[in-house]
Amino acid sequence: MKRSIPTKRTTIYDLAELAGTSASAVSAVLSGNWKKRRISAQLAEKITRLAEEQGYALNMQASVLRRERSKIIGMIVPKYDNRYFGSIVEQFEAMARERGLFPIITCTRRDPALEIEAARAMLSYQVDCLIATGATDPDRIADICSAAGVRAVNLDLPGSRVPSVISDNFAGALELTRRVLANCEREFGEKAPLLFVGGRGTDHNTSERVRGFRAAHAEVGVAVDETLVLTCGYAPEKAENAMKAIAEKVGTLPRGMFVNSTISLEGVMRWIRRSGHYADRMPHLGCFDWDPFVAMLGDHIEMVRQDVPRMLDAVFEIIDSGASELKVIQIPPIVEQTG
Amino acid sequence: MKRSIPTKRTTIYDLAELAGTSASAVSAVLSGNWKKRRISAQLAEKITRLAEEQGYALNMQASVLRRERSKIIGMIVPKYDNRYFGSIVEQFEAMARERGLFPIITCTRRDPALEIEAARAMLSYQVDCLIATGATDPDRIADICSAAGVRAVNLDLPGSRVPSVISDNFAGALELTRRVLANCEREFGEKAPLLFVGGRGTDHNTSERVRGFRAAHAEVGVAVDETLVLTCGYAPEKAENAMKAIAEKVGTLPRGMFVNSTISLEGVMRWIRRSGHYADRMPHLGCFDWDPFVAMLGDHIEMVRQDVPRMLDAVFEIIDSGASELKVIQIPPIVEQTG
DNA sequence: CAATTCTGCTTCATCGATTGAGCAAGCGAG
DNA sequence: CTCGCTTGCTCAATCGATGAAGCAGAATTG
Repeated sequence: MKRSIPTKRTTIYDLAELAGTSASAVSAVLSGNWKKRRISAQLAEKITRLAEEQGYALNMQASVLRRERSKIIGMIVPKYDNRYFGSIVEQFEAMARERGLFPIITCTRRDPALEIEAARAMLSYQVDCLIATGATDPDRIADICSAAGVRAVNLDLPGSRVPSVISDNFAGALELTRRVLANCEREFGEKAPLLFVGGRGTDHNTSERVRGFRAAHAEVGVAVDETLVLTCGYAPEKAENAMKAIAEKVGTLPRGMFVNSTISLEGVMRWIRRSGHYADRMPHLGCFDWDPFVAMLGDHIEMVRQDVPRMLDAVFEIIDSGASELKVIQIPPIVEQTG
Repeated sequence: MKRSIPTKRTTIYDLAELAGTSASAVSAVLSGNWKKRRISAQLAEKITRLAEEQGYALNMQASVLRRERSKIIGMIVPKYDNRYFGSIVEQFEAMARERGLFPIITCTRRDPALEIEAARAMLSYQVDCLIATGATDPDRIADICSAAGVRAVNLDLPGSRVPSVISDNFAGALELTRRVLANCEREFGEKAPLLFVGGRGTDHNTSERVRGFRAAHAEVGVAVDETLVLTCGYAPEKAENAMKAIAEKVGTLPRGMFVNSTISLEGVMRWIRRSGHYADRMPHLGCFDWDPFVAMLGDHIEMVRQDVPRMLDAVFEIIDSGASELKVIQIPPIVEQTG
């Protein structure tokens, strides 16, 4: 039976009338604290049954309006196009639900203006807490939250106003670079500086990874070639263009490189195939981030996988404990087995 | 200046007091229909300025409670671990925002119970419309929505209660199978039935793809080997186990196969590498779904990419037009160039 | 048997925004 | 000068759920 006029939703008043009781009794029963409110088990059962029969669903807007806390938790995330952010979002949702929180997520496409707009929208929806993942300006978001009295946590990229949970980018990049350098030396018998490509020079993660990159070079006594550090942005096209430009500039490229995220790797690989530059022999690659198909691309690629479960455990520990000491928690990433 | 007591949020009443006017004037100004409500430009400007200064943010819970429509649009999605669903979600968010709608998304991890729970939760938050993407039981969701007077649309997997937008799975699978058959014949000089692996035998997409698979075999006069149709589920582990089992059972596997989604391909590739079964020569693969790194895995893989932009255009056309004729819109997928 | 406590409810204000109805002042027409 | 219209607002009800306060009647106590 279809109605063109949208079926009016059942409210606690409807149920109250049907049960011959008051709305507040219905509310008490359905919100589970009928013992506290001294409602008889008999009436409780009757109301519960009626609610079931009538297909009653709580109006959260009304409920949240009245309550002190909304139990809504927000997250902003840059993209959904890679395994890293995908697993962050999936895990976040699961953990939020476990805690009886309602997760809302917004993808900002790495657009700073959209980030701010999204944060404001979430505050309008009365989130109790906001996780800013990979935000370009985490402090701006933290300020907006603070003005509204809402807790915030940074994930992936750190800020200076609220606690942050990030990967240990330095350690991960150090180890990754070591491996690529070793692979190159093993195969080509020479110690030579690697190429670094991808990421934004201004973001904390990229600069820490560059630091790890430098440290690994220093360990083996190789000087980093500064013209080969290409922090051109994350997008595949940007990485592709950067490769093209550097190849034109320097003629011969190193036999090993550090790629800052799978998404940049996409562009790098595309360039390699299109240009035919490494047609004789594939270079040794190190990719900061993991993807199952990248792992199958060959034994010339090393990967570092960020430890998403541990990162989100840390995030929720901060949230659950209500802690707000200004600290940056660094989670060691996992160096993947090759092959 | 940090306060332990959360800063009380500014309301229209606060602004009214500051402006020496009434809350209703403030509401009229801030909701943009002050002309209709005959508020002077002068007062409007004053209120706007004050709102700015005080960092006023609308309380959506209150606003939605009062309004007829919430302008919230929900989507449930099975997973975030592949490009297909990732781009669906990203595009959905962007298109929703373009229309002044607030998107909320929930990932159900292919769990039927969670699907229902998620749908109910969204209704509690008063969504105006719900998109059920890849739902195991779309009709159940449609019924729940219908009871609440909420519009629903199916995406990716069709249902029988509300309009659906899906890929033309038959055509896509037909073309994909043709190509794999042709590739096999070219390389091995023989016409032989392919293996089909991945997906659920009960879902519409998988059965349509199997139908396309059969049709392509029929075209070249090859009989499908029924023991080689393995609709074992989507998860990588399931595909991996299915491969293992069939290899043990039949000894030698076909030199070509149809893999139903990148996520199943992950398991298939893993098995191929671990078992060493195709160590001499990689089989020709056809993958229903696209991934940039899969495309780089070699020239032995053909892919079909579902046309997400067109699919979402169709979804929003249904939503925008308010149409609710019971139809299934099939969008042709894109056969990717190999190499 | 009166006083007190306990049980099982109901009443009502409240959360913040929206909106139909209404009111007072100003202004022009007759 | 008065009637009627316009302008520019205010009032108050409303959305649905919540919970403090309160109120009968039953049960217990001294």
